[in-house]
Amino acid sequence: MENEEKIDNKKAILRNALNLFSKKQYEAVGIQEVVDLSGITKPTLYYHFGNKIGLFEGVIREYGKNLIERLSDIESHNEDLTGSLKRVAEIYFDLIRENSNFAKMFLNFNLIPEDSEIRVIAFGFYMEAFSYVEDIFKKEENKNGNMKNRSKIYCTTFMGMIFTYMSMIFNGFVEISDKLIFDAVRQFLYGIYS
Amino acid sequence: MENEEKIDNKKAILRNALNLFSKKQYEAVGIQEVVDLSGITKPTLYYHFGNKIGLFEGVIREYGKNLIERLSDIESHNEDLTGSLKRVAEIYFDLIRENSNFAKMFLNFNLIPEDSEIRVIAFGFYMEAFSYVEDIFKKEENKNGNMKNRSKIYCTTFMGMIFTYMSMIFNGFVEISDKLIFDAVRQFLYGIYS
DNA sequence: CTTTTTATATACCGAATGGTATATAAAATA
DNA sequence: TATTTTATATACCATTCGGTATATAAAAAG
Repeated sequence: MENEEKIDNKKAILRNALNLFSKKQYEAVGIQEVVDLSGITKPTLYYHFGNKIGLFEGVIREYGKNLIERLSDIESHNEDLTGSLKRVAEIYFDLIRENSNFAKMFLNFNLIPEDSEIRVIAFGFYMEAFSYVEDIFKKEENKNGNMKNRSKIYCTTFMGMIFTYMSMIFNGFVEISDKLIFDAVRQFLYGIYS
Repeated sequence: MENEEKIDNKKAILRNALNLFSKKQYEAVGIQEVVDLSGITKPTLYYHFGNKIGLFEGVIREYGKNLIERLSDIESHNEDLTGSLKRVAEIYFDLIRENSNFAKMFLNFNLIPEDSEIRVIAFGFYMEAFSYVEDIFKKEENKNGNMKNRSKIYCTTFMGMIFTYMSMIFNGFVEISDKLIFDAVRQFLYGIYS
């Protein structure tokens, strides 16, 4: 049981930190808050994570694994552009269902101020997730001449649209559904193919 | 000259506060930083703005006026949907050119955490700006049957796309041009009319 | 059984935080 | 000219910040 307790402490810290990081900006989250919620003391947190940035890094590692795995898996399915983009939309909408706190946190990553301590880590993770979607467009470049060198801008536009839909879901404007995914991808593809 | 100096102090505080608020999150900006940059002391700032929230409010009032005025002016031109939306895009892209710091700050407003002190103020301003665009879609509802009750979702999608383009501009992915405005609006309208 | 490693708490650190009591000097008002 | 208002600074407040030196207790390794 002692072993369980130790693991639980670390997991509890990660869970409460995610909860706070999803509700406030990084700088507004106090270490004391995290340890109070977790029922431990500061040295325990610093033992496990070193410093505040390490805690943030730990949260991303713990809860971001799944997203990266799913995104990196799209390529192997070898679907067409429409199919792959639908899968991307599905993965992000699933993320809201399965871990809405991490989804909220992630949604903030592309707007983290340039001189924030966590900019490199957060933006790094964001760009990694971004890169798998960019790969989808790059693959299409080879097939479709008039998309040449527009992977980045198409990818950003598409992800921007997905993030807009995610915001709408969080604000209660729409509900997640297969139709929503279909609409999102269709709306985007009409825009670029016309 | 003394009178000028007094006015300058207040203006200097606003300018430096905007600069910091555009580069960091609200909680990460220290009052001391603002006063140091402005070459004054804390009581002077507190004399003019009361508290930190008051300073934030002052910045929005000072630099947000222009945006609201322009947006509220669209209605009076009585253009069609395409024309009005182009004007919205134009206003936001102009904002980047004329006051990129405020544009950056504004871009963060829709993602401000729920329990942030400034949530009400920032979100209030955001929704005011939002409402003028929503009005454009509401007017269209009366003319176009299949848009019924979709003003909010269309407006959010359109603004999400505009914000995505703004992010791209800040990230150096694209440059502002008339073509960009045209593309943005066209891409959106293809999506909803098809 | 002893030693080392792991995981925890008590009690503290200096620095920075937002904010203010008080004094003062200049300007506007009477 | 005397008084009030406006705008400023010095010097301080309690609190919180991220982080740590030290002690300790349990578990693992030798």
